[in-house]
Amino acid sequence: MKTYSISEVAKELNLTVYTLRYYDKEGLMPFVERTPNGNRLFKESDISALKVIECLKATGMPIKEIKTFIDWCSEGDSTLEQRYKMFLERKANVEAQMEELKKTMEIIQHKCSYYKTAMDGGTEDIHKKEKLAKP
Amino acid sequence: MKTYSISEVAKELNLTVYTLRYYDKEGLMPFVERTPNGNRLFKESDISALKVIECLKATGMPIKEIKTFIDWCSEGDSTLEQRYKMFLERKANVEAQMEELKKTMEIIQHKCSYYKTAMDGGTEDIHKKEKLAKP
DNA sequence: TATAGACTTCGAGTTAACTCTATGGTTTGG
DNA sequence: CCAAACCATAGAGTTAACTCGAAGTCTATA
Repeated sequence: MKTYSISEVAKELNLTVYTLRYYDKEGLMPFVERTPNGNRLFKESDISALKVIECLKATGMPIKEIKTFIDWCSEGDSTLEQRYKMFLERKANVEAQMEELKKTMEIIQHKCSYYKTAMDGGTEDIHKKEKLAKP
Repeated sequence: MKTYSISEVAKELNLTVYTLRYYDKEGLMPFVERTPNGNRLFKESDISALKVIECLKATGMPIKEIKTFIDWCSEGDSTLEQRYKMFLERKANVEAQMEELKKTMEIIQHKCSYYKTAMDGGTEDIHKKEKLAKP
């Protein structure tokens, strides 16, 4: 079975070796084995697990909470419900983030056209004047 | 014209007074006036500007870059193009974030059903066994 | 008039998530 | 056989974005 060194994994996941070692220090990678002289030896499944960790990070989950999840994984089937609930919560969280981003996007688009008009008119005053109908 | 104290603005924008003062310290609020004895006096337009700042923050823009934008605003019409470009970049950035979130969501949903099945089956092994057809 | 409850500044402290430095152990090619 | 290029650890340093404490000012009310 193919294995990988820390720098290979770092390259594959677009992380630095520092970051990977930091994750390990924080307890996110208890599954990674070592060579006799202590080097980390990553299996394909370890890379998959790291991708899940990256996914959880992308949802905004702090590393301490990700560790809790990893601990649950190590504990086995007795924690299946907790893990399921956690993912449901993450899902709700991501949905909320999407909503938030949508609102943000609307404002940004509004600003884009605001500045387009202002630029074309040569001045921002164009927006102030439009609102006051000439008497 | 109605004005607001720092704590009123904090409440309205769901920020703390500490955060508002921090923003001011960082130069994000050069427009906010003061009472004769030094208290900040927020106008409606200041609150609008703060909402734009919050929007930029929501796009993931760091405070130093937001300050650059605020400085451009203070400089007037000569910076209209820069500001327009900045919003276009922000828009692209938010679009990228949305894409990223979508991918994240797919993995999360996948995990939700993975754990649902595992929970119902009482063990995670259900997923490993499915892949190896019985010989 | 004094106490409470706003507000102010300055600067220190906190937290998360890296990021790096120092030091040292293997392995490998010229 | 030794220098380069990996790997390791421990622990210090960095950065962003707050967050707070101390000390002081102002204003309104009992």
